This record gives sequence, C-alpha cells and structure tokens, in this order.
Amino acid sequence: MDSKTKLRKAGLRPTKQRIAIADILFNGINRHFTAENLHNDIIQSGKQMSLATIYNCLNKFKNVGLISHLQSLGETYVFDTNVEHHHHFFNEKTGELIDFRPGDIHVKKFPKLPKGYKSSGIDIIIKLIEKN
Amino acid sequence: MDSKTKLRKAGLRPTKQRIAIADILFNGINRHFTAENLHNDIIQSGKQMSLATIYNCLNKFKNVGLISHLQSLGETYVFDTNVEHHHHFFNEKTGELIDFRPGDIHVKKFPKLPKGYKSSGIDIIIKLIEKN
DNA sequence: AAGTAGATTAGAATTGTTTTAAAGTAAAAA
DNA sequence: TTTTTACTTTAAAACAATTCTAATCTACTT
Ligand SMILES: [Mn+2]
Ligand SMILES: [Mn+2]
Ligand SMILES: [Zn+2]
Ligand SMILES: [Zn+2]
Repeated sequence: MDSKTKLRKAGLRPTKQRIAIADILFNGINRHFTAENLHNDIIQSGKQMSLATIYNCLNKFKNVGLISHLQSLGETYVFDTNVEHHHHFFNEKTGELIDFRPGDIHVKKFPKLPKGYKSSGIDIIIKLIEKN
Repeated sequence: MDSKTKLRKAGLRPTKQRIAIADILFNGINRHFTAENLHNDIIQSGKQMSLATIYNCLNKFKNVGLISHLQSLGETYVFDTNVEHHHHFFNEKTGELIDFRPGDIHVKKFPKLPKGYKSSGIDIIIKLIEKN
C-alpha cells in the first residue's frame, strides 16, 4: 500500500510532508528514532521540512496508531533513594512509582540475546490502573 | 548515622546544603523524586537553595552511590514504528534498541500488586553489553 | 590564621518540545 | 471548475529541564 493510501486510511490528509515521512518510516523495516533523527534523514535526502512539522506529523501518526513511542517515566529525570537493584510499579494515573524486589518476580523463559552480547541487567516496569 | 557522617563516609564535604538534602532524603523511607520536587520541599521548609545546587548535589550523590536514578531510554522522546506490544534490548554502549516479542520471555512468578490495582501492562528492558 | 581546593549561586546557555499566528494547501461545496 | 472551508506547514517565540559560567563563598589542610 502506498503512503498516500495508508495516510487516507488512517484518517490523515496526505500532505507532501506526511507522505515523505511515511515513505521513510513504513518501508517494512521497523525502527526506533527521534524527531531529530528523522529530520536529519529528510534534510540529508535533499528535502526541506521544519522540525515543528516533524513533531506535528509524528504526534498525529502516534494518535492514529501508525507509530508508537517508548514508555518513558515522564519527561524528567527521576532519582531514587533505593540504590539496590529493584523494579517498579508505575501508576498510570498518578505517575507514582512503587518499588518491588527482584525476588518478587521470576523470569523463566529468556529471549535469545543478540550474538556477541550478554545481559548486563533487566528493568521491569509493571503499569497499574485502578481495579473496576 | 547523621547526615554529616554519612556524607563524610561517602567522601563528600558536608556542606550546609548537602546536609539539608540528606536530611530530607535519608530519613529511612525510600522515595522517587525529581530535582524540582526536592527543590520545592526545601523552599517549602523555609530554606533557600538554588536549583543548580540541587542538581549539583543530586549528581554528586548519584556518583558516590548514595542515590540512583531511574533507567530511562536516554533524554529524548523515542518513537517506534512497531506498534505491537513488545519489549526491548538496550545496547548500553550505543543506545541502540532492538525489539523482542512478548512471547520470547515468560514471567512465572508475579509480584503482589498494590491493593485495588490491576496490571495494565508490563515493559521489560534487557540491557546488553559486549561479551568478553 | 592563611591558603587552597572544592561548593554554591544567579544568571546565561543549551537542548528538546510545543505554541503562535500567518500563509499555504487539500478536500468539500457550490 | 471555482469558491470556500478546514486543516497543515512554517518560522519564530515560548517553554521546560538541565548544565555551564564565572564570581563568591566555605570546608578542610597546613
Ligand atoms: Mn537525536
Ligand atoms: Mn517535577
Ligand atoms: Zn525505586
Ligand atoms: Zn521497539
């Protein structure tokens, strides 16, 4: 499916800029990227586009489910007085974080690691919403 | 152990500001907080301290292991063309992210959730370093 | 007590993201 | 097809989080 069709189906107007972005993003290979990354790619390809447009488009794409964004713990740097290795519950409504001990969770099956690498740690976030 | 001693043991000069911060942070109850949170607490308590000092102190505290900070995926907003639920390998050296499917990991024992809450999802990050 | 390395501070700088408001464009209406 | 309308792009400004600068201050050493 071409980018124009894809955008229309998602309920977005296929503007020149959105098509250019979709052409880069939806070539079949998944990728992780920042607004700046994408902007560089576009500029490099000889096109011109304002960074604000990149943000506008990516936020639209995200809202209609064409892309996602990685769960980060909010926009700011969060410190923790707990210096032991531990994991977190994350209250989605309030943003509150609660610790739990690594011993309270047990990972049985482990994914195959990329060749030449070993695990240096694992971070688990369990998101919470109110029951009922 | 009082804050002054604690700071000395950690190899930090016990300045007025660091003692005030340590008094708040190391009262026995673990907490998650931002620089701004802490700054507000300090101002609220009638003391004066520059936000730059808060950052300086927290970064020092972190360097000597008195506090930690939550693993976030770098400082910028990371988008993902993969809109399915999935987890990530995180290359600690390069910052590169690689997807793995939820089916490739299996969590056997689950921590007890806070009363009145249910899980709305889980995010797992496996950190990677080069072997050898 | 004096000297020195290290710490604090206000304010400037930097970075990442959003907002503003004017000009441009795609879709709908006529 | 023209006109109209709503939506989009853009440069520039605003905003938010964090770090840097350089002057002043303070804790430790001698
Ligand atoms: Mn970037
Ligand atoms: Mn805050
Ligand atoms: Zn914690
Ligand atoms: Zn991913």
